[in-house]
Amino acid sequence: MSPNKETNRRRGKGRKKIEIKPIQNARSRKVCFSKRRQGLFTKANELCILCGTEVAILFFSPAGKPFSYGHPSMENVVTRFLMKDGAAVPSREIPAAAAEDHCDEIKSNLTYWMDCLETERRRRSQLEAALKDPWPISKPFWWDADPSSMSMQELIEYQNILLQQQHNVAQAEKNLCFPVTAADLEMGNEFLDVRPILDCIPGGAAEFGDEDLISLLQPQAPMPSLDDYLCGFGI
Amino acid sequence: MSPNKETNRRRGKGRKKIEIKPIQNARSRKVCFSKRRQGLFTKANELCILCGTEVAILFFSPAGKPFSYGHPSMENVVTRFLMKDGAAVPSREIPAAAAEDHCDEIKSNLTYWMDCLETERRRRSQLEAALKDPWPISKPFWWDADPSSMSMQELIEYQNILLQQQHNVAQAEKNLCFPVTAADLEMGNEFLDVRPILDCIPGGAAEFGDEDLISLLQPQAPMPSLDDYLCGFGI
DNA sequence: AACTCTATCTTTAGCCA
DNA sequence: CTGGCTAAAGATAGAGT
Repeated sequence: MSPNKETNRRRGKGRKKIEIKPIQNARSRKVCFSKRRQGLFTKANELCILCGTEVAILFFSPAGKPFSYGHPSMENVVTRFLMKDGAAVPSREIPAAAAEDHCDEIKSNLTYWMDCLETERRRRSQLEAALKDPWPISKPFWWDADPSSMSMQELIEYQNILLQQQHNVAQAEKNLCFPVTAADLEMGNEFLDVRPILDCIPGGAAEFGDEDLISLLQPQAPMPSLDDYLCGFGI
Repeated sequence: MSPNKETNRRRGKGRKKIEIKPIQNARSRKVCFSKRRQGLFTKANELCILCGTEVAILFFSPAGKPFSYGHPSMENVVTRFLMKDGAAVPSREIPAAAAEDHCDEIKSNLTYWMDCLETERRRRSQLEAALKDPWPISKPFWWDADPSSMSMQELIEYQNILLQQQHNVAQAEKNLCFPVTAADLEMGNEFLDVRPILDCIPGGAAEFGDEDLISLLQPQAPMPSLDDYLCGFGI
């Protein structure tokens, strides 16, 4: 009840400083673990790439689930590390069970990479959807470009694109059943009367009640003034 | 000597963004390694304390020097990792060569997943670049939408968007130093004379030779005809 | 459990001693 | 290599989806 829109506007209050001490709240602890696990992997990965370091990280979640990261492989690093003690390992002495476990260990090394992959795939499909969106009105658009900060070449290209765009707009409008007319503009109409448009639609307005029409008559975006509309075209 | 107080006041220019790629400069790499090693340990320690996680980190510096962090102890974590049935594995029996053979298949799986990841990442950056392109003139755009197949509500919204778009075009053009004039259009000019634009730019055309100008005069996109240009506006 | 959003808090690149 | 400094980049707490 009473869905407050203001509440929806200002949600988080920003990061707070925390003491480094055991988190008591179970839910908070899990969320923190999730975020920091990701952060730790990321840091390790960056260290690998930046400095050509061989890194292995192993840990268990509070719930006992194993996680690992290894570059070039966890096993490589661990082995190299343990060999340093001089305890070279005769392979014959490895019990079959241990070898199987080892396989499991390497499998768990997959967790990091498969996490990454899953994230990438999710993001990719989002991006693809965004690109296919026929009305990407919410996306940053080229008209947001700031001509005053353009190089000369960009300025010229921008002029050309503007003309092309105006052309496209004109074409699109010509395709409408009921295009905006000069009369509409001169009347300063702030919204279009949809009834003539309704007539263009198979089935007509039969299925729309008055309330529907009223709500549909509200423009979704602020309309430009007639002045603004004509002023820029140099006509 | 020459103790410059200004120099002393503003020494660094702040952190700069870097690409995550191998650092070529040896000194920079070492410094980076030092700092990030510390950071990685700190993060691991915080994770331990905050979430009660058992963590082990092993790695080698680019120079081959080994580093490790372990809580409650490195060996504890590694051992726990290497055993599944609860049987403690003495460190000298850590699987090495033999286990490697048994796990080749799994490893190649890892390679497969990492390949997938790389592919996804490449595709993602392409998509992101496409989305960020300020002038995505080559992308499928909302004006490609087909009004004849729209619902009534979509049609109305589309009309509004068209008007908004025309408004945006006009605004953008007004901001240009040298907007397209009606004279340009009536002359059927296929490209703009950039020299007046050049005059608007600080420094003027001094740095551009004739050849530069000629190449700049070529429009990047086909221009609409005057008819097309005026026809759709209902004016 | 993962993702979003925002306001912080934290890390660290580049310089220097 | 360690440590200081500054300011920007990056990580993330807290709350909502």
